[in-house]
Amino acid sequence: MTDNRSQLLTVATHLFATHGYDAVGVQQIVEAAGVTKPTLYYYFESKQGLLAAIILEHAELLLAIVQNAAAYDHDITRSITELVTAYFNYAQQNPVFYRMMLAMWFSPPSSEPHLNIADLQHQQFLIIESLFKQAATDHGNMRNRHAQYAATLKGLIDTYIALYLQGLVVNDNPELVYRLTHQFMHGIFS
Amino acid sequence: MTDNRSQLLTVATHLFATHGYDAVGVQQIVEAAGVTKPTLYYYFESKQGLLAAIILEHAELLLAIVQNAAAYDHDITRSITELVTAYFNYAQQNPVFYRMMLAMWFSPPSSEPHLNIADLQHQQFLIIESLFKQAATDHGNMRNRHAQYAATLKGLIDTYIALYLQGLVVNDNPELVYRLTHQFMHGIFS
DNA sequence: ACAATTATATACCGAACGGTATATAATTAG
DNA sequence: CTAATTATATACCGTTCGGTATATAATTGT
Repeated sequence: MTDNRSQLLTVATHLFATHGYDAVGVQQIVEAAGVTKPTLYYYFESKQGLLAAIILEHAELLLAIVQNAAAYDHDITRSITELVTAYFNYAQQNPVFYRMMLAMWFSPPSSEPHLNIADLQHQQFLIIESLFKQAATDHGNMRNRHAQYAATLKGLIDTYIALYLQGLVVNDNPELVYRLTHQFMHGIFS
Repeated sequence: MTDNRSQLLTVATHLFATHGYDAVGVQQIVEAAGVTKPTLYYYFESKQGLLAAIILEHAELLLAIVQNAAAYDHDITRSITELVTAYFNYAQQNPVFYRMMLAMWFSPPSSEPHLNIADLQHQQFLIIESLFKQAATDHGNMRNRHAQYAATLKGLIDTYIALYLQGLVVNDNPELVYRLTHQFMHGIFS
């Protein structure tokens, strides 16, 4: 779609990812989108509403992908491999949004960008944590460390994706997934 | 020191780390510091100059610590352990600055915060890379991967520090260092 | 066809932005 | 003790900020 609403979403995502939410003005967005300010406010009510709409637009797909990949089938290594693969594929297909998401997540805790992305991050965390909770029934030594494992794995994934998005790590996808997965497993079981 | 210059540096660091560089106004800074605007401009010339001064103030010590910890003594595991320990200690002692540094580093590449922190990050990278260059003389399989190893290790360290600063990972320092180090080494030699 | 609704533009608002011209205290040097 | 320098404040600058009152096109339902 190239209607004005979609155009605003696309353009704003790119600008936020490139320059940061605070650094981009509403005027700049509407000019880049070829519309005027009232059009933006007609669809999104506020600058923050536009940001929320961007996030909402991507959240459903991302969470569905993560949810699906994090299904536990009594093979934790396999599950983690699938999860990592899913994240890498998603980041590869949505590099602009993922970059924006990362920047917002690492923004200061009480900043507007961070507060807007916090919920989506938390939902991902819950899904990953649930994977480790299920796995703990097969691996006693993992018990009561769900939160730490989920946070660490998500952190590792985001670290590698950030390196990839910065071009500091090559994109031989399967090998990278293998390395990250086994690196993480080794961190748990050693 | 509690002179106005130091007061401005301290207050601004805290505000930038808490709310983000762009979201904090000059007026807000001087009010929190108990001075007026011309005082800020007298010492730092601009808002960006204030940011540069904050970074410069911390850069010397941080780089000295990293440089010292990254000395290679033909025991790569030991070197990495020391490096990781040094980073963890520094982050523990300068949590506000480290949080600000991370947020700026993860800001969009062409944003003002990112451009201001890029040099300090690059200097850290060079030091760590140099460690791996030296180690490559003892470990042939590491050759020509200095940059990737340095980027990955720095990314891992920052990930764990971010988790620690967010309270998502407990602070049993020595165990965390051991886990991260061996996790990273396993990623290399497997 | 025409009324209602949806979508877009012109022109503007007060407030906050980063930054400064100018004056005056406080300190230091001779 | 005074002259120069350093440090701080009052009051203001032009610009940009996010946001809106109002009017008018375009579309839709009947």
